[in-house]
Amino acid sequence: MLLETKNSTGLLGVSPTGIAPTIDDVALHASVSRQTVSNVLNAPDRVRPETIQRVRLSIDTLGYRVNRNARNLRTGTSKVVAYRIPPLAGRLNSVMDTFLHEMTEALELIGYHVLLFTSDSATGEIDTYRELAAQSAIDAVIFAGTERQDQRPERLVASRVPFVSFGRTWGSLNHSWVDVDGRAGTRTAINHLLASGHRRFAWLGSTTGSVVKDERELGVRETLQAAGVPAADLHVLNLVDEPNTDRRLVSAVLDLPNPPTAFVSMSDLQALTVLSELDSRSIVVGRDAAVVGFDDSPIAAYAGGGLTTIRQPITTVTRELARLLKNQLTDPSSKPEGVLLEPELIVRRTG
Amino acid sequence: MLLETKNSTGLLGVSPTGIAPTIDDVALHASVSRQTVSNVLNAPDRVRPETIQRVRLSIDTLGYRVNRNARNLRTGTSKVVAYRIPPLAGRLNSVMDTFLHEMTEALELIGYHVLLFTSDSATGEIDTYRELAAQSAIDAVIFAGTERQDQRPERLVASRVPFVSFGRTWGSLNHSWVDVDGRAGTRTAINHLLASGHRRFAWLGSTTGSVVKDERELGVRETLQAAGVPAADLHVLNLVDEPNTDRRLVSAVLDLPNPPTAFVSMSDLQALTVLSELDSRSIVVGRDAAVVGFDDSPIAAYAGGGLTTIRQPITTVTRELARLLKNQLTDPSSKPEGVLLEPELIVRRTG
DNA sequence: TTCAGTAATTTGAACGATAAAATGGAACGA
DNA sequence: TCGTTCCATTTTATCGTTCAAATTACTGAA
Repeated sequence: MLLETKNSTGLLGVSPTGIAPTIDDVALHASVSRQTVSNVLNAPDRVRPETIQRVRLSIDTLGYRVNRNARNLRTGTSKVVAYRIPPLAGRLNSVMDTFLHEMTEALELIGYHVLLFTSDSATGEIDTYRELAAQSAIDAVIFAGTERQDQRPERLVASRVPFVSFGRTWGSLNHSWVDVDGRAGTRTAINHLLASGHRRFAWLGSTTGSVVKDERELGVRETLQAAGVPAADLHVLNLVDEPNTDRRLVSAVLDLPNPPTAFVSMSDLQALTVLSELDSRSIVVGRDAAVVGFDDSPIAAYAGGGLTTIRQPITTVTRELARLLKNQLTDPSSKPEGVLLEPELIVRRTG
Repeated sequence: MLLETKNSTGLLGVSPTGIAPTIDDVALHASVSRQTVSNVLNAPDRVRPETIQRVRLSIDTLGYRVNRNARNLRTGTSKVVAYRIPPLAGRLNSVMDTFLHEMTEALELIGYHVLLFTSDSATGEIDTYRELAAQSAIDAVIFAGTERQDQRPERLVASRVPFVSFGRTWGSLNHSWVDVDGRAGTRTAINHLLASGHRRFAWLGSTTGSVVKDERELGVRETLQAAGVPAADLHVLNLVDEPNTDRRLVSAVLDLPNPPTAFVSMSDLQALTVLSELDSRSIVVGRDAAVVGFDDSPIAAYAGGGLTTIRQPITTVTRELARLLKNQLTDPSSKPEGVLLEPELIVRRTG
């Protein structure tokens, strides 16, 4: 029987000196070996029930908590996932904020934590992932906002850093991702507006040519085409995320001889600009015009008496991401998997 | 000279097997002892310049990165700070999102990372702090949204977990904090509105009786009183963060015989409700009425052609928090410090 | 040339945990 | 009775780093 210890204070109960008890202290207190204590925590099936109970009691009495650094060092794992908190850039990015919260929660359920970092450039981002992984500070990476020519999957695979992404990458590389089908989202919105009798449309995208935008725009175009709406009756506006400019762009479309009556936009914030312009022209939204936003951010419930919008199922997104990540980290033979989720049209006053 | 190593692959350059090089590999490669490599990284002044150069070269050649878990275990520190990501609760909480981003950045500058976690209850929050600290997964805690009877400072001190807070706690306990003087903020706003000729006011707070709200309301009251505005000309509205209810409350005030012309609110979102009500009554904001928000969230730039609002200096807040935290962690004799910062009135179209 | 004093480097131990192998007993069938 | 199997537990080795102490190398003065 092991009766020596490195740290023992010779005291029962929580040491008043503030020195944290170690596994050796627990072993001594419970009159078992260090390894048995470890087994109680990590493989209780190997230990006799009464021994477990005795060790548990000692753990509680001493207030023992496993030292993560020691465990991590030995096991070569950290149970931490890196996430790059996206630059503010003045934008209202409520989906990403919700995502971060839900992701943190979903990862906690599988025993992981989120470690944040910032970085401006894409190269800096990947370097940081590699750096943190090389330091074994993280086990994996989660990233969002994928682009068509996204370098990250390829380079992370090359660096052997496990990852999952919120967003497809449309690349040849096979990796695990979860995405929301924006195309299906706008398709649903357009169908809804068609059913409400609208025949002249406007699509408000952003100038940055992202895949996300392209997909959503595609949903608009294909649905209108299928419904026989002439191409001339779809006005495409590329907003620049600058209040005054955007307002002018919207204003210009409304000044046309036959202005659109139904507006579908990439974000709730853009929808807000439309609402405000319509208001100032005394066009009654919900009756004479319809506006549909995207994301169902908190402002959506307030704007214009309730903004109709396309909600992304973020809770499901994060739960799936956590599942895929766990698969990847625990089962090396697991295959990459892509999950495409349908967004939901939330109908309120404006459409 | 040390010529043995535990991990050496016997290869030059980055091992193709994916096994990360250790400090021993570097030592072997540079023909120095393990400790010298460590000194190059942690105390270069103890090493001869040419030795440094040789070791650095080996580090680069092998692609060595220090193993954080091993370092943390040995030094008893993790260079990680815990932050509880606040519950969503449907609210638009853009200040807290900005705060998190800036905090991450500010901490990176002093060599720390942010570890996220969630928790519903206040007790759960403190337990998690203690748990993470006991596991030596974190060195300290940062929290925000302090309340008058905040338990956290007291309990964290009792648990010997270092911390700083965004927000005063108004308790007797002396600890390090940074806060924004909301009272001064509304004071500035009211003075601005008085100068613009307004004489009848409305203050829009929230029902939750937070200290933050009380302070801001105090700024309104005291400034109006000092200016000789009769108490009857200040209407206090306690909004509930539910669009329809809030709209009705605002509407009721506007239906009064002598309705207020100047509105100051706790958040930009509340200001949005006012703007929308004023719009629907064809009251021209900026001419016949003034609306001032709080926080300068991204919507502020869009709403009503530009919402006048009170901006919190978040960048300074986080920089100061990082400074105070570093003091506390590096210099045990440092005294707690409170920093109170002035917010800034951003004048736009609505006021 | 020697020696003290300092600078540079190395050695040995420790941080706190888990993996893998070894040990001791009880249960069992031959 | 003996060997075998199985279970519970202990022993030994190791993860990769830094600390503290010991050793070696260098410098300059006597």
